[in-house]
Amino acid sequence: MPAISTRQQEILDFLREYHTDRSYMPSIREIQLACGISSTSVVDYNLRLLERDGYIRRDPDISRAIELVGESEADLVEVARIPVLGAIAAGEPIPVPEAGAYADGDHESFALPPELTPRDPDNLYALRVKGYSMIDAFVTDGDIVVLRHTRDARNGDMVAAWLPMQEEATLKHFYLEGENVRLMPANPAMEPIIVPADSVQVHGKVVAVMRKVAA
Amino acid sequence: MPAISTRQQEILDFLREYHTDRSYMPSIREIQLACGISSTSVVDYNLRLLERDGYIRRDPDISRAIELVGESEADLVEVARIPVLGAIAAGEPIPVPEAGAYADGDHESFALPPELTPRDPDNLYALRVKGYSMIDAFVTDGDIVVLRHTRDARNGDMVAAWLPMQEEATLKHFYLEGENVRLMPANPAMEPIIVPADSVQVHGKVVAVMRKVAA
DNA sequence: TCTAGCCTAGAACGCACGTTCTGATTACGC
DNA sequence: GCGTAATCAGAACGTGCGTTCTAGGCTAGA
Repeated sequence: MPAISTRQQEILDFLREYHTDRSYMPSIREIQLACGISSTSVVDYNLRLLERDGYIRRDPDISRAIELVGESEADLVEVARIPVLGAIAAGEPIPVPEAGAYADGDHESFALPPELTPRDPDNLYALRVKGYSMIDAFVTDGDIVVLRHTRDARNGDMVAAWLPMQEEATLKHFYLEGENVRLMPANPAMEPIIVPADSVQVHGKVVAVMRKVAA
Repeated sequence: MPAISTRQQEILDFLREYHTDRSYMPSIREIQLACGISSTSVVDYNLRLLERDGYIRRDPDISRAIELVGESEADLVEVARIPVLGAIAAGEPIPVPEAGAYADGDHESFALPPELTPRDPDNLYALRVKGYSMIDAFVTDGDIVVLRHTRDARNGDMVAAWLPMQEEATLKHFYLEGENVRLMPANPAMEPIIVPADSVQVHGKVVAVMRKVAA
């Protein structure tokens, strides 16, 4: 970006300041007044240069249609807020989302970036992984797993399941085979678990996994 | 908040839609046209009600001075935009960020949620993982690894390293021990690699890992 | 049926505001 | 010096745009 004159810098600063106060942009005459410029044509001239150099964008003939390009405005992203309902660990039952738990502020929440958000962002919740029992799903201690609450999984889905007989929580690929359910580790080197279908509680489908690596 | 009529809902939706496209608000006549309303006074009337009920704020006599209060504005979160520079695979050299690659729009970018963002969000970039060679770091094919570009790692850091002799890229914990570097898999069951310090190129520290699980 | 309240029409008013035209002033290279 | 380009002044023009006034269709309750 080319360098800009002090007057252009002054205008740019005023645009930012004005926009943070109100949520719209000043008119040409307001810029003129604030920056002590004698003529609207001078404002227009300098805005024209700022647009040419890529600092702002303007729509002709439209009031207050100035847009600051780049800047922090572009880094605002709409994200889905997901409640962290608790922890998932090998030997502990999986926390179950009560009705209305998705939107309330009772739980710590987590912002899921749009790239990881499914098309339908409803019924999502997150669990913090405790322990190292799910490394066969490439998931380790401290990870956040994002789940969609559903009881009917389709074959191939990665699900969070609770096995009441074994008293074990696990993350596995789900395959219904007649009377039985085959739970396949994501890591093909590990052995599958095959249990009767009525002794598996599917708590949700895994949608995403996130990990913050300790610095 | 009181309930609103379908016409008011329509206007509200249009305001949101218009504002995401451009960064300013529509004029009364644009609302009139878009919502198929026959008179500007009807638009004004409904805007007046919307303001009374707290859905919007308006500044009198000022063009396009409509402000959406609360609402989706609230789940706009400031996130760090991170460029995805390429892929990291076992047998391929690791893409290196050129100067100025962080802010430009040349690459696909990724929004890192604030919970995963380090205190200092500079010099971050992301790589898409290809293949299954890094499962010992709990990272699998398709994952996104977020890296901080740095050449000096501290002991214990998880780093992305390129071993020119072996022609291998890997994610390991870094330990400098005299002349040698010990690269420890995150999975303690795996064996460490010990190589001379001058035959390791550290490309960056791993900051976060994200995975979208196939539906 | 009458009336009151809510919503919708259509048109006109008048200032706000982007644009443009003509000159003046300054800055800079030769 | 002189000439060209960049910047600034002032004023006028045309329209964008919020506002307002009057009035006509609804629905519901007396």
